[in-house]
Amino acid sequence: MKRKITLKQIAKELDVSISTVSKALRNSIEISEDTRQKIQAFAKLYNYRPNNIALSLKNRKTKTIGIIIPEIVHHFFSKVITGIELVANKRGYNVIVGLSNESFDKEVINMQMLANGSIDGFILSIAKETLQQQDYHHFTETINQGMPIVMFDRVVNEIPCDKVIVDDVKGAKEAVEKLITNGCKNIAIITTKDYVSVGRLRTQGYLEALEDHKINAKSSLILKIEDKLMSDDHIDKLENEVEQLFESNKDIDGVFAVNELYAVTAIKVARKLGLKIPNDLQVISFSDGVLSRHSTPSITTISQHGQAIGEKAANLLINRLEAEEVDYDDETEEVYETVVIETNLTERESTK
Amino acid sequence: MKRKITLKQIAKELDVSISTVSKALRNSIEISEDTRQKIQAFAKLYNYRPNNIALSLKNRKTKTIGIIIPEIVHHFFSKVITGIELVANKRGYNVIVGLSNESFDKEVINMQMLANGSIDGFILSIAKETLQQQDYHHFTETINQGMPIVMFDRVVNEIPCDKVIVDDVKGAKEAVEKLITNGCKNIAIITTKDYVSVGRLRTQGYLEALEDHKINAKSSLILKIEDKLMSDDHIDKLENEVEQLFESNKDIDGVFAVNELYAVTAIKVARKLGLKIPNDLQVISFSDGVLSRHSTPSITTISQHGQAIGEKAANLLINRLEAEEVDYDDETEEVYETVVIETNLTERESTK
DNA sequence: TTGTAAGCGTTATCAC
DNA sequence: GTGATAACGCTTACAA
Repeated sequence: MKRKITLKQIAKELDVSISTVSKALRNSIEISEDTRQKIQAFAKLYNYRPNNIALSLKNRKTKTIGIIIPEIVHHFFSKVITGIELVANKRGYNVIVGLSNESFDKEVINMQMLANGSIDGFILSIAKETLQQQDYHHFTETINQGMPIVMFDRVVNEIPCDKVIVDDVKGAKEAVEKLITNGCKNIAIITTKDYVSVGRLRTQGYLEALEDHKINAKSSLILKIEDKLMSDDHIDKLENEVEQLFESNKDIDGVFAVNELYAVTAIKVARKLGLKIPNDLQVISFSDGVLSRHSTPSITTISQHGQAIGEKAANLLINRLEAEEVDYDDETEEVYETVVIETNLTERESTK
Repeated sequence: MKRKITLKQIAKELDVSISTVSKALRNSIEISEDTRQKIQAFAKLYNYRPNNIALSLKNRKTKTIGIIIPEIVHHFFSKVITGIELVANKRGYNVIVGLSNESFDKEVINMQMLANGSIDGFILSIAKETLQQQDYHHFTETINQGMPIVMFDRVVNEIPCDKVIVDDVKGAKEAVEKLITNGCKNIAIITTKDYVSVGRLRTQGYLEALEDHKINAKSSLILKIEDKLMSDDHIDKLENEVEQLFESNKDIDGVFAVNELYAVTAIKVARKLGLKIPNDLQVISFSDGVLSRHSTPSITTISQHGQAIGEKAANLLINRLEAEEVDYDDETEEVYETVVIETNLTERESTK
């Protein structure tokens, strides 16, 4: 078992100085053709690779990006990671992942672990608990320490950083308009509590669409789910709530769900109650994943393009990281970007 | 914007030496109560945290685990990551993720990027392309350099490392036996090409189950899919192949699918052909995710417990990492463990 | 009780 | 053309 070889060892073996080896390997013209060749050959033989950690310490940058997301077992988030990883790798960065599990404490701890030198910047989506408590000091702190953050999907305006979001209001509006156009008269929405920004905005889009078409919103048709994490218990609870919704509103003929799981649940419950889809009930969902595509009936969706979001976020972050190097942290007023990724409607079997 | 504070700065501010600061912060009894208090207060005020990179360099270990998986947009793999992250965090480790995208080259490059000091060990599942080419030099090399690897799910025996697998043969057998017990006479299998070990083993389990029940296996009932990555094109192709299978074997009354997607596809195609589930056709799938649980009909599965696999893999790796510290790399014959995680049958609507 | 110095692996500056 | 030295931030013998 040969341990990884270092400059020092090469230097000793070849009886030259460390700096000579370093220069030779970086092809410095300072070094004679001869020694260069010799050193490079030796290094190749022993499969020398510079130690990343040493480089990170020296350069005060790690070339790695920290990702903090609420959970990873979720198509949207894993798509985003795929996108981030794609451009990160292309641009020479690694990706280190922390999961907050929707918990404020875990989010804080994870960020602290990574912020102490392990990474150059964050890409993150905020935990529900954090959104609820509205305690964002850990974000402002890391930003104040000069570590840039890019937020995506679940963002909060007051934090000065780049953001990548989808136009939730517009997407929701489009979905509901589709239902209206398709003849739905009593459209329910299954959404999250308002402190989750995407839920709130999609609810807003729903309301706006109704208003635009002079339809009165009925509060009984608006079901706001309290969901922390989707455990089995929560799923049972979800089903009950949805069943309640249908039972007390027999005339529902359209459902707009803010995520796939809600949509699938709505369909399941509706079927149990004997409703035919899409004839008796049409369903559209905001979505990110396989569920809508592969379930039967497949579900018409407003798709979020998670991978595109990830790619954009990574590019924003890396651009900022590499820009910092140039302008010697002068006190120019930093200006942050909020990029909106377009959604689009994919029609499948759950609508007419 | 205050940059992260260092020992050096604290030392200067308080007019003591760096080592005094270091010791004071680590609560060394060498330092007088007085200065200790003073230094700790100051450090707290400025929110001092030791720089991870410097620690990694000093300690020659990073306390981070490298994960290399084929893809992340996949419930099984993201569950595994969840499991790894859970125990890694609990034991003070971080997790850095690289995706091979099923490509040999990306797997090699990703491992090289990480092996140069960024991590202490790997947890990985082998890319299909690598399995196909049977080129495992990158694994043996990193192991030879003293960096431990734990493989899971897609493993290869000749590599000396710990492994975490499910008992694919047994699980498959159980699935097929269930179908037989439920009265199926013509059971088809939808599996992968044989170079994917899990596919091969599950196929083997299928064959064994048939044999045990004195049923002759028919090659026309064995559909081996060539899948690299599930792009849209591949999915269309998959549907065609499955349709072919049903068309040319009208008497199929049971399907054992080695993964969810194949199962969902089988159901979709079967319905298109007018088959009722589970009356005309029963389906069981190896599985990892939401699809089987939330699709309609929900699918009876052999579940893989991805999270448990991840937890076990992380524990094996960290145990090995922390054991190494003790036995001063003496040449004791290393002995590696292969842990088998039990599967279990979850009955849902796709079987009687 | 406090400080000095070496070392982790690298690169950059400057001297020879 | 080559080498010594300092520095990145930290810990830890060893001195003082």
